[in-house]
Formats: sequence, structure tokens, C-alpha cells
Amino acid sequence: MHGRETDIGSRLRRLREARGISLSALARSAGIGKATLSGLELGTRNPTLETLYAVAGALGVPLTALVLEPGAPPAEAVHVPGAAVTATLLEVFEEPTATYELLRMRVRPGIVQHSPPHAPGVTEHVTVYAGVLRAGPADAPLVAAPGEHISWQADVPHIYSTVGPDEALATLLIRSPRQG
Amino acid sequence: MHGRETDIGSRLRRLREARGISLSALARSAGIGKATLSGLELGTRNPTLETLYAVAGALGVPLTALVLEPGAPPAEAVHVPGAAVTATLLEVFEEPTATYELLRMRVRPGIVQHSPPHAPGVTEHVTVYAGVLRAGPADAPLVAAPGEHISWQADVPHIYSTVGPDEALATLLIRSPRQG
DNA sequence: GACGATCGTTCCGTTTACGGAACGAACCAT
DNA sequence: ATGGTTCGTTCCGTAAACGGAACGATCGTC
Repeated sequence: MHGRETDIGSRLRRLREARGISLSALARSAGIGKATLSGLELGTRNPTLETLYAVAGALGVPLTALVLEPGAPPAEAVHVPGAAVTATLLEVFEEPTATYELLRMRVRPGIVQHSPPHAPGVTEHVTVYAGVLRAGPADAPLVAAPGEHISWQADVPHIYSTVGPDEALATLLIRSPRQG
Repeated sequence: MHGRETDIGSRLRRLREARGISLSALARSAGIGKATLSGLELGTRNPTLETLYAVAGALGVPLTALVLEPGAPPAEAVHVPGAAVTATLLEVFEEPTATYELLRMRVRPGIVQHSPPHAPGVTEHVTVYAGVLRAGPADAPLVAAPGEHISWQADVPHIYSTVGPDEALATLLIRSPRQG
């Protein structure tokens, strides 16, 4: 079972070659074996956290640069196809009557992202931190500047876009009443 | 050999206990052994990337929520009376079993804000957007840079402060189980 | 062409992370 | 008390990640 497809290997190799250093040199400066680094880049090993820290440190990048999100966390919820919105699922809270999903959202400028209606009763709550966000029901979107907070019912088609040239950063909290 | 001080163990245990699930249950749902999870939380093991993904997936959090940058900066801060934290209450959600409060928080640099313990079971969840925030239990605070997300149990004394000269902006979500 | 250096991969013995099972402790029922 | 359940830790055999040392390939340099 190859199992997980995190593709750390190719990302790591790209980072290394972008710096123009050899596998041997990186292994030496990271204090790990060449065999380990080779296997890591080829994807034939399942590295240890300690190994990852050693490599990330030697490359001078945060560990998160190596272990960027893989395929996708469980989060079926809000990830809409298209390039305008990317979201990271941070926490999920399960209540008897509802599910809360807390996400961090980035909206790129110049594109209007359409999202199909969610189940009845679903509400979305957005707090903007950077850029100016224009979001909400497709026929009556709301606008929020940094520090402002808007929310709407998500059971109708809704959109995400920015106002102005800058991308928008926001917290998105989705409340979904439990089905049945 | 303490060697690396990533402190994944305590962070993981906090995340797990914030959800009220047992070690056995989490190990089962993550498809890993209890021994593995126990050793991970105790810090006696050097986990494999595959193990980390399994645990993060079962918790419903991104991997980066577990492997935040290690090396807590010393951050000897001066405690000056006065409000370091200003917060705006944005939304309140009432569930049969819990209350959720969504706030926007601003933390000024140079001051450590102490907060008394809340009721048992209260958890706080913070997403940082600007500055570097140092917050959490007074005896074991966590550090989060922009884009990162941390959470902790708030039934012990906890603190908020910044790392570095800039003020920190963050979303704060407080979950309070209903008293019964 | 021969040589030395370095490249990335493979081989292999050692170390250790893995999960199943056993453990004592705590809890709840009868 | 007693049996049954679940808790988190420890024990232990197995699987695999680790680094050192080979290996062939690819270079410049003489």
C-alpha cells in the first residue's frame, strides 16, 4: 500500500535543487545519512519527525513548507473548485444539533467564486482581516473591510470575491444544523 | 534525551482532551495503536509522518496544527497593568450542550495579559492573522504566527501576549459546555 | 585514456517506531 | 465485595527508518 500521497519527496527535491546544493551536501549539513535523504526524496521512506526537522532546518524553511497540506483533510464542506478561494480547515466542533467548522480562507482578487447552495439552515460567518471581501448571497452580496464581520444563510447560491486589487484573508465559521 | 523540544505531545493531548475523547478512542479512529498514541503524547517517541497524518486526520485538524514551529522564544515580557487585549464580540451561538462565542481580538505588544480560569470544559481556539501571538495556559503557553491556529483548555489561568514588537490580530472562538 | 572527486542509489547491520496484548487503576453496576 | 468495562501505561516481537559503507555513473583535469 503506497497509502499516503503527500509528495514530500518531489517538493523537497525541488527546494534542494533550487538552492543548487547536492543531496550529499544537504544530508551532511542536516546531520542525516545520505541514504535517508535519498529515500525521502524518492518517496520510499516514511520519515520521522526528527528527520523532517533536520532537513527543514538545513534548508532554512519552516517545517510547514515541507508538509504542506496533502490531498485534503476530511473537510468536504467548503472547498469549492476554482482558484479564487482556498480554505484550510482548522477545527470541527460536533454538537448534538449542529456541526461547526472553523476555517481560514484566502480569496484571490479578480475572480468571482460561485458556491452552490448548502443544506437548509446552514449559516456562514466571516471575519475579514485583510483586503476587502465581497461575499454572501449571489443576488445581494455584502461587503466587509478588515475588522468587519458579516454572515448570511448559505442555503442559496452565494459568492466570494474581493473589492480592489488585494487578496482577502478571513475567518470562516460554518454552522450546519444536523440532518434528520 | 530531550534534544528537540517540539512539545507536540502536550499540544496533542490538549487537542484531544478539548474534544473530550479518550486516548483509546482516538487511537482507534486514527487506526494506530494505543501504545503509539500514548508514547506520542508523553513525548517518548519520535513519530513518523504517517502517524502524524493519521492523528491529525482523526482530530480533523491540519497537520500544521500539530507541528507548529518548535523552539518557544524566551519572550521575557514585562507585566504592566493595563489592558493588553481588546476584543469585540461578533456572534454568539447557543446550542443545547454548549455556547460558542466568536470574537475578534487585538493584543498589544509588551504586555502580558492574564486571564483567570474559566469554567471546566471551556476551550479557546485562536487563529492568528497578524503579529505573533503567545497565548494559552500560563504555565505552558503556545506560540502562533500568522495563519496558524492554536487551542487550549481555559479552565486554568491563561495568558495572552505577543512575541516581537508588533501587535497581534486574531480570531477567538470560545466554546463553553452548558453547565449541568 | 587514467585518475580523482563527487554525484545519487543501493546494500546492510543497528536502532527504534510500530501495534497487539497484558497490566494496574478507576469507575459503575449489581 | 465482585464482575465488567474503560481508562492510560508498559511490555515485547516485528517491521522499518536510520546512518555507514559500498556501488556505478558522471564529471573535470591532466
